[in-house]
Amino acid sequence: MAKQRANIRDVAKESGVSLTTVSLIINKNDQRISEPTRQRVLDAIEKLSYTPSRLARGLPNRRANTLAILVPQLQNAFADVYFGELISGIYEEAAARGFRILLEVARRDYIKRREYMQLLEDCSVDGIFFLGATEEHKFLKEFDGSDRPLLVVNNHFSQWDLHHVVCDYAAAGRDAADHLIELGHSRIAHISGPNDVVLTTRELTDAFVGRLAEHGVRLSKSMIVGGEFQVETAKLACDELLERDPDLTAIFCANDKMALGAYQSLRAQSKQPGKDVSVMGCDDIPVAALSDPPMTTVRMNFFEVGAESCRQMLKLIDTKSTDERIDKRIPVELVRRASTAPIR
Amino acid sequence: MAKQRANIRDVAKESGVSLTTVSLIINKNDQRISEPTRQRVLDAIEKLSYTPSRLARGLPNRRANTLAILVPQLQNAFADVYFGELISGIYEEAAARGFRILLEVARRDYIKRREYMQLLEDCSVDGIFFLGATEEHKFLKEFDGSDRPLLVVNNHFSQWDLHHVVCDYAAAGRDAADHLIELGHSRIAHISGPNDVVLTTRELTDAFVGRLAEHGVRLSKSMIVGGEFQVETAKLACDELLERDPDLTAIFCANDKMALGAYQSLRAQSKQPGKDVSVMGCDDIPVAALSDPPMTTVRMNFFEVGAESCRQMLKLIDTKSTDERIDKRIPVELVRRASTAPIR
DNA sequence: GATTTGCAGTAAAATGTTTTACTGGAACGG
DNA sequence: CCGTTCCAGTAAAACATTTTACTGCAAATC
Repeated sequence: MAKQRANIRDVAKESGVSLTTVSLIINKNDQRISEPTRQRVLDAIEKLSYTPSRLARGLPNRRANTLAILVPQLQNAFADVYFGELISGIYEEAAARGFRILLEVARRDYIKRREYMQLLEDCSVDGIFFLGATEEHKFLKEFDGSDRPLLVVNNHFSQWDLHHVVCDYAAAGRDAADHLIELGHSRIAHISGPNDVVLTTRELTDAFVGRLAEHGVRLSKSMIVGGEFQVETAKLACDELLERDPDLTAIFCANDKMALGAYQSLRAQSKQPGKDVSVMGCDDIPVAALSDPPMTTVRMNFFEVGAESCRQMLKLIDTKSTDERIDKRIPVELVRRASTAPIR
Repeated sequence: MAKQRANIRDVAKESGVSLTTVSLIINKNDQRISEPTRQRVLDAIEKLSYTPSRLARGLPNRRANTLAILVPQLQNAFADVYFGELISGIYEEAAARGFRILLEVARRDYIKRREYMQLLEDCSVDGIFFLGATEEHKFLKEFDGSDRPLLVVNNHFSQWDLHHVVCDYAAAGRDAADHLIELGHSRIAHISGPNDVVLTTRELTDAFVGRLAEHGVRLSKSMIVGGEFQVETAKLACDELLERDPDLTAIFCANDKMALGAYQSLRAQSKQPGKDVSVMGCDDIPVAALSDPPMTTVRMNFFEVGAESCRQMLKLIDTKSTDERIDKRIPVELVRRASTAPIR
């Protein structure tokens, strides 16, 4: 019985060249190899069905060619299209560059034992994406100003200076305000996200309220009720808003799920969403287009957020630049459907 | 400026012993090191804050200490508690044994290019879990009878002989039948899963129908309608069943989501689920307990399926045994709630 | 007293790459 | 004809570990 796996040495022997030559050919980036030699080596690789070992490859330059995705808690996290899209975007871009994706779950004791540091220290990983970060994740301050390649995906922080890529939530808030104003609304309400711990949704609210004010429409604090990004809590929030102002004509929700909750609440009071009260969502998740009525919303390209995060991460790793701080905003887009209408 | 990272050589020098000694201490499994030496080395490790490199560690024995989870398509897959639980279970067990988890998405071209093989061949990974496998994934036949550590999680196949861990779907079918019989039902219907491509749900149906027959209740083919494991298709299926037999008294659905669809269908016809018609689900996902009425169902411990899958995988890797085939069934449990009642 | 056993370690080979610095020869300019 | 440049590669060091076979020494056994 011969050896199990062919290695670079076998290829070199088979094709009568040195290890270096084979290595240079595998890594494409060198012009000095002549075409005939190159072909001979390629044939040998084919013949021995040789595949370079990732382990051995990473060793000399301490690169694992692997990135980690850190998610806060698997159970909830994975039951969400949002995370699916972000991960998908990261994955696609990483795969195209030959990087693998490691999955890590930041449970309480994981954080307490600082195991995320382990990832970087033992060379398992060249960089970490953090998804679903909130201001409750205090451990992130460890990375504040650090050159460690940690990148926060679709959130950022005022108190810590971390690499991040986010959707342009401020633009989304402005777009929503412009749209409702254009339709003639002035009795407007807003169901917000968890504004206390997530900066992006705070920006959304601020931009929305600010833009309305620019148009001369004042949104009182009492017409802003916080939700938890879930259908049920949004339904309750909407009930409350309708009690406070039975004659309101438009509601802007911080995500599509919550807009669905608003639909339910309105229907329970025999009001037709899209006719009696205009409802806007945010995100444009797949069900938004399929809902009844089809939902007007602001499209956030989460796949693109993931993909751009990965591109920035790879740039960070390639350049090893320690001074630059990534701070990227992905554009959003208003999607007009049937859940909003001109005021009657 | 000194070196960046301490390596095992630094530790050896610092504590005045050989590399071997340090290595033996790190890997705990050797008794021949005396306590004083051991303590000295441990102190040095602490002092230099040394962490062994995973890359270098894997090299000598060609072990990556990493496992891959292959999922069919991210977008759908991740929007599901089911996958979340399975992954969670795998992760927990893997982490406890110091294994990392790699995430891979089996898109069309990924399969076409046989990239899953790459994973094993380039030593990225010591084994692969496949989640959400169906009989449409023909490429799995490549692993038929193979000693390659591929393990199918919560499904199996009649035509290919692959390692697998599954919930005991036959027992679930029997439990459901027993329960409905015990309540006195005889006009029974069944909304099945995609029986054409998934063996486990076929087993569920067969066991359910078989057990009813043992009790003298015959379920005609027309009272079994296939669903796609989704709320909407199940609603339609239930509409159809009610049309075929307006007087049926019980419906068993192949998962909880579809039982929710049945609730909707019944309500649309002014029938109360749990009163006029008993409805049973399967899985016991979190919403089952919270639904109205709380759902009687068969609990499938998906977390445990994941965890057991991982234990079996690690055993497979440790023993390198090539002849043994893993074929494990995780027990299920009937959960009585308010969606089923004795016949009136 | 010679041999065996056990203890506490060590030396060196092996794992599979990348990368840096070098080499021998041909062509070319002055 | 001499020095330079280019071409097409090569030798050897470096990366950080594990593992196998060994070593010197003391105590125990025959």
